[in-house]
Amino acid sequence: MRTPLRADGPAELLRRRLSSLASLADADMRLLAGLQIQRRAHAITEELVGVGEVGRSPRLIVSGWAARLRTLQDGRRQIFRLLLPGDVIGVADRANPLAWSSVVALTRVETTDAALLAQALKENRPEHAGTVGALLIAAAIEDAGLLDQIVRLGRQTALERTAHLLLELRWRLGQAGLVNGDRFALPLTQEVLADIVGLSVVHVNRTLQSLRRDRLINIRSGAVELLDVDRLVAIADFHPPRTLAGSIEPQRVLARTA
Amino acid sequence: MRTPLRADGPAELLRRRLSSLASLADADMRLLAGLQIQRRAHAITEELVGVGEVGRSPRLIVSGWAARLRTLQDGRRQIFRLLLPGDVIGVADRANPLAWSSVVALTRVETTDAALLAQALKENRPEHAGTVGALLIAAAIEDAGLLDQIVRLGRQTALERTAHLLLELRWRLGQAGLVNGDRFALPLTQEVLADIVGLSVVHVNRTLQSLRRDRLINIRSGAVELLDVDRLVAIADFHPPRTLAGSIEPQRVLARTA
DNA sequence: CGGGCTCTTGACACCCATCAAAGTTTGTGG
DNA sequence: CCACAAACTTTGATGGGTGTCAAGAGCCCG
Repeated sequence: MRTPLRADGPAELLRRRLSSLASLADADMRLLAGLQIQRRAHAITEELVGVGEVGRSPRLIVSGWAARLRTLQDGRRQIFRLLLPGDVIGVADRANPLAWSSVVALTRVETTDAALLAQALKENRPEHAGTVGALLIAAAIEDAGLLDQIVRLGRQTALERTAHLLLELRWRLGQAGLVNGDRFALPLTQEVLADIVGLSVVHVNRTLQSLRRDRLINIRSGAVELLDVDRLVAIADFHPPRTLAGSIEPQRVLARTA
Repeated sequence: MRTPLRADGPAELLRRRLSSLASLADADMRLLAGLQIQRRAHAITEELVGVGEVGRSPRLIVSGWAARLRTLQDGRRQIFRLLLPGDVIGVADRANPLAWSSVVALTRVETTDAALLAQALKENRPEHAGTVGALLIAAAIEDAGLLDQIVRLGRQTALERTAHLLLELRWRLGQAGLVNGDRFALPLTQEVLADIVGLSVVHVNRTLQSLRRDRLINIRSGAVELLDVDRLVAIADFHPPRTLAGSIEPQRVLARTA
């Protein structure tokens, strides 16, 4: 229980995630196996990417959680997106030194160098078609997540936002093989949750208790269980990214890359 | 005063916008001149892109305003981003049929075929380096705008959100040459404004009046004037995309494209 | 064992939503 | 060009959802 979030290894983790997005060939596997090197540990609250920073080497999160966020002058904080094991930083980005955001470790985080992935994307070799396709889909899902976040913050109540966030996490962690039944680790303080869903800490607390009272979730020290996914989905108007391997033909994805 | 938003022409409009993002060569100009064709008019409320739709041909907005938005089951609406003259639809998108959003005309809108731009981006010829670079920067700015929107909705008050939106519009319209001093057209109902800033119509109305009372803005039937930009910036914590032609070396942008 | 986070709870205030209705502007057809 | 309808804006009254402040309880870690 020392490092509850540790996954088996970078290659395994990424293999699980990417193969849920596109089918991977042997060459893809060999590519992913090359990701063992250059591992690095980051302490909690460490800044993985500073505001306005460019050109730091791309990295893959092996274990731990981080967040892409912005802080206002007066200290108010808004988290744009959580970064989970299997997520990648700076791989499929556009040239966007413009997006004033930073990446901060929310727990202890272990990353590994992901230059190989960025390179694969750039070279776009046919034998790595699976990897490239999957990375592009992952990027598209990331974009969709930002839109979800906008809807949550703009038009949903505290209860809806919270339910929606939990469902999103269940889905994303599920892709990385980090969900057991409907239980998963949630190594976030309520203050962090508040900075995601745009509420105060106190109200996050009350919202979680309301969900607990209604037997929708079970939450305790670093882990959650979703007790009634259907009702949560109804509450949150949740739609998972429609991407379950094959719903998009790899050809189309590649065509757009060329 | 029949069509207050009409700009001089697609080529002129784009030239102004793109040349504020990167320097354009003669070949770029010739490319942009080819955009006259295939013009089309869209009635107000017409859906330019349906939810989940893919592969419609890319278009450039020549005149009028549109919005990328999502509607919840129960009718609540959230606008992700306004699309203004000089904005482009479906040009620099990733493969993202995943982002469940649609594009709707908020006024009468005139578009023109932008396949040439998408093609230039794909081919990435050296002689069109300016166009390609500018389109990429525009896409990055678009991304940054989504992050701004998240901060607005998650962590800012009604007053701050509204001020921020007006400043964003001033900046974006300025790029397209559609701002006079600090006056610009704002052909939106308060209901639409509400769907952008995540408030009720009534409260948008009160917020605008508060801004007017404080002599920060002057707003009347389809147009606004920002009376005190500095104070508005202070209220909204507004930071324009740091992209004023040259702040980013074209080389870097291109390097990332290759 | 103590000190600091984090979580929890209560009281209270305020921002914003909702409901309702009156003005005002816009658009349209006669 | 007028008249009317529809859409939009404005205003008031009221209520509810969240924020803020404060204090206590639980927990983790040194």
